[in-house]
Amino acid sequence: MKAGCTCDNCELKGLFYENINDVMIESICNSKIEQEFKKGDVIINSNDTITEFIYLKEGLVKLFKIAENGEEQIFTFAKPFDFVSLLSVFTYNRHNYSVVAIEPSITCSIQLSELNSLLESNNKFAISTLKKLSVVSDKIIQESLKIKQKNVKGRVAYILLFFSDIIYQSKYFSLPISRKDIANFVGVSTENVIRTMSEFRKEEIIGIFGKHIEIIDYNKLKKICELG
Amino acid sequence: MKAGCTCDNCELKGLFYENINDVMIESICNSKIEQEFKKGDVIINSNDTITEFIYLKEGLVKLFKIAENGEEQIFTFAKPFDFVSLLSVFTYNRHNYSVVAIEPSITCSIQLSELNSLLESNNKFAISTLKKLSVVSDKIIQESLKIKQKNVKGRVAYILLFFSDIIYQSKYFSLPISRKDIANFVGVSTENVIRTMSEFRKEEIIGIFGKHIEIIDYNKLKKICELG
DNA sequence: CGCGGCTTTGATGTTCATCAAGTAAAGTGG
DNA sequence: CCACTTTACTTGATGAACATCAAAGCCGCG
Repeated sequence: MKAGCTCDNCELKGLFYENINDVMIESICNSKIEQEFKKGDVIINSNDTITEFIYLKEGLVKLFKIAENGEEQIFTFAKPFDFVSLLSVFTYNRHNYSVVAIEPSITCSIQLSELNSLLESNNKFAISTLKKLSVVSDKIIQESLKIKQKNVKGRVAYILLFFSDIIYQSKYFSLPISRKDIANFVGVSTENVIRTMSEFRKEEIIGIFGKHIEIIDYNKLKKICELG
Repeated sequence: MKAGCTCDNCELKGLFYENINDVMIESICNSKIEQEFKKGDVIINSNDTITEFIYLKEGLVKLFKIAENGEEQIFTFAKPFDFVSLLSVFTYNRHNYSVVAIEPSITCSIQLSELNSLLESNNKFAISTLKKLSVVSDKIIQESLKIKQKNVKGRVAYILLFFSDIIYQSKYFSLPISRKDIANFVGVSTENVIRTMSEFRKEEIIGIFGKHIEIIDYNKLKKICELG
């Protein structure tokens, strides 16, 4: 193990690097750049020139495009070890969406040239990247279809369960995004997100303490999500 | 040029095969299977084991998933030279969506094993596949966001313009799908798709003759699509 | 030729966005 | 650190957009 190189401890090694040999890992390790972001910081700006390949080491981010009317359109969230720039690095030479931290985050990035030489010299790596991209895309499409078929209650229940089950794995958590962001993501007006959450509170399905949410009746919420 | 091998005339060569040398092309050429499908025929059944890589040589197909309630959810259409199985070949070993011909179609497919050996032996091919997948996924996500922000009129206008501009490149065309399919794709009730189309007819924006559609006032339809 | 699915129109009611108005919270500059 | 501004949150009232229900004609297919 080389001094100063923390890649050996990095969980990513097992995921992304499974097809890369030690020499390559060391090369990446020496050239990689870690960067910290505060909540709200912009990590990627849509239309920026792509110069590096970025993955999320810690934190939580939202990915969104800007509609013609200038409004954000969140299409997914990414958690640690998701490849934040995966969906755009292989398209053109500019990012086609923005990424903003919604929790304190740390990214790790390697130069695009390095990624390309990796891809060109290591087919297994290219294939595993192909698989990863495929799974990520499918998840986004699948999720958007799921949400599309639900009514407002179902959608709000869905996002609450998303944060509880997938992101925080806890029935008590702090919402990392505003009601407006939720509304935007699930395709509902802000007021109706709030109203629906208030209803859930009155029916003692959830507890609301500002940004802090407690899921009281998990099964009921799940049922609303599935039937809605 | 080998007798019986039609790949030399295939436009795909320039797209998909740009990074494959002649020896490989001949190998593919000899093992490829062309298949014809009538309108309505199932090309891929969701959950089927993936055994081959399929692209569309001629025709038009719809790609959809099945919701929990058993309803189709169309998420995109594919035209010639789109890679119909692209979104699922690299995920698991089963297709995660269905593909049905909505016009007489011809597919060309190569064995999955052949695709894999191509990917493993030719990095440039792998990288260009990566790019293709990336663009396809982005297009689907982008389109779903676009539709999501529109009202019923805008959505119906959108799908009409989609067929006119992108698929048929003609102001007069025959709708390849039912009103129900349109409704399903743009996320609106069937009745409201019909009603909206009738309105467009009354306002002399379009002409309706059963499945045959004529776009009379293109600019107005475009405006409805953009503003809606 | 008759059945089932597709299409069409009308009537009805519900869901949901929008408007309005007020409170709370969070950021900003002196 | 406080006044100030802005942004987020909340609730109620209203109406419009849209889904749903119903009924009838149409088309294609076995």
